[in-house]
Formats: sequence, structure tokens, C-alpha cells
Amino acid sequence: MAGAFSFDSLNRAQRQAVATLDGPVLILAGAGTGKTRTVTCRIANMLEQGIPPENILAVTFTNKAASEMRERIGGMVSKKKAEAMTVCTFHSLCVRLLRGGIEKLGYKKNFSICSGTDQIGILKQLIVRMGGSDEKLKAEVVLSAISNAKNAGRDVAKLEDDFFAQLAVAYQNELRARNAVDFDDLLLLAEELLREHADVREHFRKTYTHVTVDEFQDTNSLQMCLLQQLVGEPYHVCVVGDDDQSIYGWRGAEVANILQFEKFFPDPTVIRLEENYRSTHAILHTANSLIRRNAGRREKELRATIAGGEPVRIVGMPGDEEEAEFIAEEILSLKASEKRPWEDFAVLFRTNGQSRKLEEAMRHLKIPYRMVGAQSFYDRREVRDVLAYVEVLDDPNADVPLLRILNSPPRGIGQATTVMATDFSRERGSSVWQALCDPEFTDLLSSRPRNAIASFVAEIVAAKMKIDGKVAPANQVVHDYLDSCGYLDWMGRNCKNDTERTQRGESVHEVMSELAKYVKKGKSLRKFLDDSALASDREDDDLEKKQGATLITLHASKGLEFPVVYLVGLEEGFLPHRRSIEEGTKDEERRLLYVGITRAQKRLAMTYCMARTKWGQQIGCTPSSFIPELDEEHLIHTSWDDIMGAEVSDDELGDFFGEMDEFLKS
DNA sequence: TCAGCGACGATTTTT
DNA sequence: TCGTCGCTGA
Repeated sequence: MAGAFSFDSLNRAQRQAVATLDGPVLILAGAGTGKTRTVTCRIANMLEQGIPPENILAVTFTNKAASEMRERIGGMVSKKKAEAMTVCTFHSLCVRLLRGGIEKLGYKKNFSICSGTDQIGILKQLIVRMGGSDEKLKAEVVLSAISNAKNAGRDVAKLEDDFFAQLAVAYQNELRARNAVDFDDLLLLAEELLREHADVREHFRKTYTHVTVDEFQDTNSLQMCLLQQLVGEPYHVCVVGDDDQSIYGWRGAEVANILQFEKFFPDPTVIRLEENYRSTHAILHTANSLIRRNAGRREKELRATIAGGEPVRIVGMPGDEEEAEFIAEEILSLKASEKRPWEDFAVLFRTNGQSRKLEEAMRHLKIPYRMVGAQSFYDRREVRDVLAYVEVLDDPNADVPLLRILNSPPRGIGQATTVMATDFSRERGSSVWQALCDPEFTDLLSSRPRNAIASFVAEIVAAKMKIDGKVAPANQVVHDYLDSCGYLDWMGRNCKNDTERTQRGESVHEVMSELAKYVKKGKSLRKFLDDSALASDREDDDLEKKQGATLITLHASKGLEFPVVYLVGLEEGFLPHRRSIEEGTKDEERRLLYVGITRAQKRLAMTYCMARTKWGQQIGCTPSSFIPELDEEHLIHTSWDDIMGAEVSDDELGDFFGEMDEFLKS
């Protein structure tokens, strides 16, 4: 097979995966086994076999993964063909389906997509309105119950807890009244659309004849249902994943999808990629010895292609301060002795809270570092605000964003007025905007809020006219309005310090320049909003460019690899996390550790502490019960004392005893 | 209506 | 320890 890619560079299993284009295919791709390469080659092969790119659908879990995949395929075949394929996330796919036919389900075509923070806001209101606030009920808890039910394919009206069920129903009504859907609804409604409407279903089945799903271990029941609707006979569907790397069970991911794939699609070809090209034998052996403890896996065992390797170190530490110091110092010395760039190093931890001490240590030794995924770009308040402004200027009848910006910045339209406006609109079956414009409503108000509303309405109308009349580019109009309405000033004033001000300013700037790109290409505001609502981290883009050692949670580390890895906090209660012990999901924690271990290419150290600072207080720790589960063959047990006693100068030793003293006193 | 202060509570988070 | 939430006073 000449051309796009070379079969010779693939191993036997990979080759089989690439060549098997018909019928259901399950590719079990262990960590570091060349999964991405195999999948992209397989799709390139489809194109080479003459399958039209329009008929190819590849589903990933992040937009980033989607664009990377498209890019890689584009590099193998023509860029034009790569552009013609559909490569997107489940959610983007659903938006695509729904923008076409959501009217069939009784929604209006220009629905808004509600983000996580919007959802929380709505639920909080409902909890208060329905008198549950005295029960100290957290909106997050209710939301996750609702989300879990939806993703498991259960009816939210039948939630266990009666009050939860009531809230869930009210929540759904609220969304519908605002013509909004949440992330879960996107899947739910798309599935319904396909299931209930044979014509739509047939249309998409004819369009997407060859479907690939990446990271299949992270799909939930609802996504599985959707996939079944989407893929008809002869089931040219290929799913790729690794049950051992399923770490999003708490978000509803259903390992059963991959464990019992045969139940969903008949007689699949099962291909195992077990040759690991990433890690040394020592690292892989240790990882294998751990994951073997889990019951109910697809049996497979990764084989190292890189023999030998340094032993994996298990290092005991007196406290988290020393842990961080040790890692920073070792990074510094390894960087010098092995001439490694900072980017070779990664420190993995279970919870975000563990990063602080590590960051301090990095800063102390002037090691450049990057924190991955601390706060999602699109969850930042200013970003959501600006997007809400854009959405209102696109369509003021969109209630969700209108309510968001109505009094940000404060413009004299307070809570009381807002509630009245919402109630009024609900009674009339109109949008909140229509209420604001309705003299019958504004006449009910006293002069202050009435005037405030009048000028707000006038401003929005004026700005919208400029956009619709193409007097100026939309991004320009939006920016001018953000400025003239005082939003930008207000945002600046509400920052604690200059760093935050700069940061937020940059975020706004970034949204605006992204919008400018869309405007320039002649894409609609709606398209911009859809993409933004579903986008993951914009920052990820420049994170790749950002220099430095990586500090990252175990969850976020999946899919990445680093020559040198430090895995911190192997303590009972942290890894495995206390809550997962209580909830009986230790298996998932084991997989989490497995994911962490298999990130390492050459060198791996895992650390545990005898004490840890938690919320400013010292608490005692015991080593993780996972440590004894690791096979001893390639392990070395050592400690802070051993290391520091052996190679530290008197001067530093003095320091150490001083700190030890302090530690004992505290 | 809004800014400012104290109490409270706190995994992981692809969309 | 630190950010969020709700209450209070202006």
C-alpha cells in the first residue's frame, strides 16, 4: 500500500486494525501502544480505499483531540479530504443534529446552550423558590443527581429523592421556558431525535457510513444509545479505548460499554494493542503488577519494547513541604546532569489542592512550570459574561444570557425587578426581553428600575442595529458596548490586584479576537457561540507552547507522556481518595494510579508523606495501600532521610534539622 | 440596590 | 488556607 502511510511501520495488531474497515471493530489500546497513530492511519486508509470523506465521522472527547486528529489525517492524505470529514465531540455532533431538527421536539431552533455555572445558578434559584434552602441543599449535589440520571438514561422525574425529582422537573421546565438546553440535554435530545424520527435517523446513517469513537472507555450509557441510533447495519463502527484507563466513572462513564461491546454491536473484530513503545520495562512491569489487581478487566498485558530501565523509586517523606522541595531539587539537578529541558519533567497529583506546595517549591528554585487545567478558560466569569453579551446582541430573546448580563455591571436592575420580569414573561409565554420592552410590564415598576430598563433596552437595540445593519464589524460593536456600558471598568474595579486585572483583561481580549476571526470568515455569531459553549480550554493551545515543567492532576494527565514523572501523595485517603474508599470505587483509583505510572517514559518516582498540610492544618498520613500491591522486582524504597543524609552538605543539613525541629514542634 | 465583611466548607471535571 | 455565600448597613 503506497502513499499516505506505510504499513511497514506498524506492528501486526496495528496493521490489522488499520486494515479492518468493515463491521464493528473494538480496538483495545493499552497505554503507550500507538493508539492515535493507529486510528489516524485507519481513517487515512478509509480515504485511500475510496470511502468519501463526507461519509466519515470520528468522535472524540475534546475539541482539541478532534482538531489534532483532523490535522494528523490531513498530513497523511490531502488537506481537502481531511476538511471534508466530520471530526468532532459527541456534543458538537449533537448540536449539529439539533440545529437541524430540534423543532421536531418542541424547542425553538435558536436554543441556547447552558453551561455548568448557568445550571448551578438556575438550580440555586429553584431551591430557594421551592423552599429547600433551609435544608442546606447544595445545588451541585442536585445537579449531579440530575446529570447522572440523564446520562444513565433514566427519567429525571423519577429520582429516588422526592424533592430532587421535583427540583429536576422544575429545572427542566425552567430550561425549556428559557429555550435552553444543558450539555446532557444535547445528547438526550439528539438521541431522541434520531430514535423518534426515522427520516432523520436514516439521513444521518446514510451520511455517516463509517464511524470511529475514540476514548471509548469514557462514554456513558446515553452516548452508547446515541451511537446505536447513529450506526445502522452493516455497523461499520470502530471504537477505541482502554478499560484500564477508565477514570471518569464518577462522571457517569460506563466501563460496561467497552467490557460488553459485543452486546451492543454483533460479532465485533477485537484487536488488542499490547506493545508499549513509551515506557521502560521496569515502569511497565510495575504498572502491570498494579492493574492486575482489578477484577473484571478485558484481559491484556502490556509488553515493553524498551528493555531494562532504572528501578521505580518509592520515596517516603516527612511532610509535603519536603516532598515538594525534594522534587524541585531533583529536577534542578537532573536538568543539569542529563541536559534535559524543563518540559521533560512532570509532577502528578490527585487533587488540585496539592499543587500549591509544589508551585512554591518550583518558584523558590526558579524552575519554570506550567499548571495544566487549573481553571477552565470558558468557566471564567468574564469569559462567560462576554459570551452572554454576544449572545444577547445576537438574539435578545435568549433568556439565559440576558439574565446573566442584566445587572452586570450593576445598572439599577436588581433582583426584585428581575424576578418580576421573569414572572411576567412566564405568564405571557414570552421572553424576558419582550417583558422588558412591554409597557404593560414597565408600567408596573417604580421610576428608578423603569428608567434603568429603558436605557438598557435602548442601548441593546442601538448596538444590535449596528450589527444587523453591518455598520461596523460585530466584534467591534460588542467591544464598544462592553466599554460604553461600563462592563470593562466594572470588571477591572472588581479585581483584587493588578495580576488579576491583567489576567481578566487578557481573557476578554482573547474572546474578542476569537470572535473577530469568526466575523472575518463570515461565520455567524450563533456558530461562534455554539463552538465557544462546547470548547474546552483555549489555553491548552498555548499551554503546548508554554515552557516549563508540568504540574498536573492525574485525571488531566491521561493521554500525555513525560520522560521523568513524579507521582506525589501516595497516601491512604488521597490515593485512593477517602471518598472513593467510602463509596467502594477503589478500582477506579487504582486505574488512576495506573494511568499516572504509565505516563512515565524513562524515570519514575512515587512519593508519600507522613504528614500533610490540609487547609492550613497538619494531618498525619499513612502510606497508600496501593504501594504494597506493586511488584517489588523493579522497586526501590527510599526516603528523604536516605537521600538528604547521603548527598547533602553540612550547611543544608543544618537547614534540614532546623526544619525538622519546626516540623516536630508544629 | 450594592459593596464589604465574616462564616463556612473544601476530589477528580473531556462537554 | 482560600474562595464563595449570605447578611448587613448605607
